[in-house]
Amino acid sequence: MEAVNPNVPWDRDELTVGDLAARSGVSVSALHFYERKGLIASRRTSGNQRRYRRETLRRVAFIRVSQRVGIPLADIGAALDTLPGDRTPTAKDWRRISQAWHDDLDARIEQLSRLRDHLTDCIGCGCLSLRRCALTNPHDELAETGPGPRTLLVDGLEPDGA
Amino acid sequence: MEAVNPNVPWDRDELTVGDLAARSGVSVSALHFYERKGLIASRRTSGNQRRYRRETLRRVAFIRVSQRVGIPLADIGAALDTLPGDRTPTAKDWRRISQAWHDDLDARIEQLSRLRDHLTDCIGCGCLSLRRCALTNPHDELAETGPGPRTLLVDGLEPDGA
DNA sequence: CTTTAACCTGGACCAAAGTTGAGGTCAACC
DNA sequence: GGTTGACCTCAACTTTGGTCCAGGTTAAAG
Repeated sequence: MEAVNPNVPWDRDELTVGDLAARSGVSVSALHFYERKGLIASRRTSGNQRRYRRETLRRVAFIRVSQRVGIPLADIGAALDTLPGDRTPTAKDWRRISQAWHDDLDARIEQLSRLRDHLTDCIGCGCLSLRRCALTNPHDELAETGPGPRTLLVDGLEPDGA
Repeated sequence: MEAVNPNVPWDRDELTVGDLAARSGVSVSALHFYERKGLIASRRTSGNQRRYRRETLRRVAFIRVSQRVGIPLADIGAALDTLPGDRTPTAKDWRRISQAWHDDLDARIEQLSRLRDHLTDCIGCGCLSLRRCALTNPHDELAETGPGPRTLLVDGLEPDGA
């Protein structure tokens, strides 16, 4: 009862990339991609094939849930980096790092609610007087990253231009 | 008092691309981009320069607010296409097309709230038992577009795998 | 009439989050 | 021991929302 699967010499609690893909619902190419980005790690067999610890399944699940929440991969990776490297993460570890997402979600829900509530005032009324408009005030950091627009809505619009 | 600015022969309620950029807070390159995408339109002078109707200011403001809400440009364009082409859109027109964003925001706020409330159950507890997890159920359409992952979180994860 | 600022086009480039394909190897089954 | 399916790497391509640059033209002011 203590023997692992006798078909394989190396420790068989490991998963191939195909196994991990099947069990996590993430494509093989995405797993390769996550590995290149340092979000997951693997051992290599003598034949250069990847073998993942079962623990990786939980990491991948965390990645997907985090993406669902709207967190970019880079941030997810940073969070994963705070997990202990010397031991298998515990429930407490996962609770800690997911707490940040909870707070993030709170903030974004609040932001969207504000936006929704002012939408009627601003576009809804047809005036779009952005100088006075609540939507004008950049309360958020949504569009700060990347090569996007440098300015959000700034003033300069007429009280009733156009 | 009825004369327009005598310096210019053509109707001077028009804006140059620089005017529009300054007044909307959107860069010239972005305005060119919007025009290529059909979100805004311009007349050309004899010297091939763009001239925008003042009404365009309101369109651009609508575009920016919509992006703030999180709507992709293609959808914004589709909404703008429903505006009347034969007359200047009225307050009622703007109210109508912004109503869709309001509903969209409602839906997304609801979705994020669900996600937040289940986050603690799922990651927070450390189990990540995605087969039973509320996060597993694809209630949304967030990740349906583009060359992204074909599958969200699907079942196949162990009750307590890894 | 000249100068200068603003305009024009086209193409290259950025990031994110992967996918797709070519060309080649590995492993497991019969 | 051969076939088949899974695996490997590397590079190119995708989408969205733009920016930046080169090389050339226009418009307005002096």
